[in-house]
Amino acid sequence: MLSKSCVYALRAIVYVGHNGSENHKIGIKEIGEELDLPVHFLSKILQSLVKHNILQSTKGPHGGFYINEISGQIKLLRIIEVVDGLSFFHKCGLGMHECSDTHPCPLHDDFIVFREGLYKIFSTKTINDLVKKVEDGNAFIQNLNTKN
Amino acid sequence: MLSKSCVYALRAIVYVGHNGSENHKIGIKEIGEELDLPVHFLSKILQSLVKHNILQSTKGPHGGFYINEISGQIKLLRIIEVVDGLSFFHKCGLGMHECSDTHPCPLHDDFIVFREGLYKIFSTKTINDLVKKVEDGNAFIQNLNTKN
DNA sequence: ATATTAAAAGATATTTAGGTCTTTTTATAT
DNA sequence: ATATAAAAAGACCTAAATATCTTTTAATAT
Repeated sequence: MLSKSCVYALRAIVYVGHNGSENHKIGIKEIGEELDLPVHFLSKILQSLVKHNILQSTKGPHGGFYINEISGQIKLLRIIEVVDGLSFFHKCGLGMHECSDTHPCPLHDDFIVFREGLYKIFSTKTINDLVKKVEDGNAFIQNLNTKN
Repeated sequence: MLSKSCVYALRAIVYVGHNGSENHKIGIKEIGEELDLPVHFLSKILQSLVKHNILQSTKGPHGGFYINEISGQIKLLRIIEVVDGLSFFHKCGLGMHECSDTHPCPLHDDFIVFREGLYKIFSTKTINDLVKKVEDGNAFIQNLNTKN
């Protein structure tokens, strides 16, 4: 559904939101280690988020990633848009060029219910919503059996 | 979500169910042309379905693909299983190794609604259900603007 | 039996996603 | 000013999905 790049982005940004702040920035190495993600690959993804102003970073000593007020309120859908594009939310479940109420594929009616359900979730929830869940102990972004 | 191989498989099998029968078999070329699918690639996919007894075929003159009584009643999920595997229906939406009610990712509750909703559809509907929709003119499997 | 037709099988090519490694840039503390 | 630390950028590499082309096998009609 979402590409690896995209879920890496989401987890990383939530990690940064949870563990960092403007005066305690988080290094890419820490993120990669804590979330079991390939550091350099993740680095590319976060670079792109920074360019799109979804995430903030500074270089040099005590540099790293953080999110400001505004970024925390960004909707998940925006991140998906930047990383994967939004085609999933428009595409036919059976890959037909046109699939609509007037020319539906045999799964159209069933499929759009779920596709639009997801759309709703992603276009409603913000980074901060996820961070809060993690802070309240109601959700996790780190793997359980990270065997060290 | 579903791979191209998988949606090609579904559409092709519905096409065969709709247009063919044991004494009017459908050639791979016709399927590829009518559904705008790459013939040789599709051929591989259908070969695999034949091996798994989801589709029938015979070689030689007047040979081609068809589906028998039993195949028509096969659930869509079975085709997905054979082509893509079922991992999608068990996997975390954020790609975490373990994601369950006791160790949920921040999207867990929302995501399983979607994932299990789809599971229900795919594990309930049969090939024949889709064929019927097409036969009744309530759904289509061919592209609209197939520019010829 | 033979020719023909169509799927099966095999080999190879292309594209995209995912991942690694190295060098460059820039912010900061000294 | 300089050293240092960390992200940014660039160049590759690998694996998987998708696609094409060629050869082989097997049904059928003649």
